[in-house]
Amino acid sequence: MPPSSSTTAAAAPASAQDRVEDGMARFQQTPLAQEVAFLTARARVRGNALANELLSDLDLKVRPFAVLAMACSGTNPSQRELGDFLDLDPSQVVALVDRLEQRGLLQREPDPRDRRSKILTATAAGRKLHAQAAERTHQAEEQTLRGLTPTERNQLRELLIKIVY
Amino acid sequence: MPPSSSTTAAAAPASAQDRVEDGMARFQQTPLAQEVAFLTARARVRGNALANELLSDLDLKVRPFAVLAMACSGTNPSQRELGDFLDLDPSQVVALVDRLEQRGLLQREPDPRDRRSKILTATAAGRKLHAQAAERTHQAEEQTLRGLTPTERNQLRELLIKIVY
DNA sequence: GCAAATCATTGACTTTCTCAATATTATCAA
DNA sequence: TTGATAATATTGAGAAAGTCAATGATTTGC
Repeated sequence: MPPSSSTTAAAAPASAQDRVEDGMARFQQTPLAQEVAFLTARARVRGNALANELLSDLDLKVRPFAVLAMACSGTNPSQRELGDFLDLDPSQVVALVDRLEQRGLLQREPDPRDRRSKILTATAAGRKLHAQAAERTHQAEEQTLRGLTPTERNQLRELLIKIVY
Repeated sequence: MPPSSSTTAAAAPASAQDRVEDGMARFQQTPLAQEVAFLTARARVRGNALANELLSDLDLKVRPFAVLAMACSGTNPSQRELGDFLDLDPSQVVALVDRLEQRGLLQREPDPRDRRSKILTATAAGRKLHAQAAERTHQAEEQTLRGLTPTERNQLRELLIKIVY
């Protein structure tokens, strides 16, 4: 209903999806475009691109950032737990952890409970970089949610949590 | 803040993320896990996997399905428009369209307005397969949203539309 | 103690993504 | 009109991401 407008009142009819850059409005009414599967896929692509851009000067992308964030979370995840939670194949986890470990951002520590498993903890450098990176991802979050009120943002978060866990 | 609640007050401390299968609950309270960027990524992975599974007996995945759906939508998209809307590189579009065209599911037709561009339209076979596939994706949608009331489903859809367009 | 399962790791392989180059056609300004 | 610039689909190369099977070390359950 409320097209941001406030600018000059255009003669043309203005609908809700009028702030679209192109003439793609007609695709938005298609059944496909109404599926939340489609919408989440789109949100993820856009959000990822934006976050990667904001993280680029830290030499991080969102994947490694997520790994680092878990290592910084105080939850002391094992590699398998991290992979499960982040939907990553074990082999992807070792590659990601390898690189972050080489950069001195985290460590593999033996699990005293289970010597097969390795627990990830961030180094001081890792925590420091994570703090900076978290600012960037917060900016990205802010920007993708800029069209929503605080209440709506909480609603969206809660609804996503319900379908995802 | 406001957990949907309003339901019966359970004796045991039951939070929103209590129906989790594993012992990953501790990760869900981490800052990362509260970002909608993270939640949409997760939703997309899970939704994709489920939809691909349900589509497998039609020899379709969600990507080709999305292309077919657009060709069936009556909007007559050009390849570039389709790529823009689906966040696909032009080269990915030609590969996807090639395969669907070889299977006789859609056609490239010259755009009378612009002879550089090619407009995608579904064949009869394409529309038929799409109808079957749409049932499957609808099932997948139903299943991923099974924890939400109809009202909540609409809310989620509307909120996603706001952040995505 | 033994068989089966689990964890991290490696390697091979496929799929997806990203980019640059190109031929054809449109657009726009001089 | 002509000539420069941009846009469309296409090809191909290379990087990144995802999938899968096999293995050594260890744990679990019988």
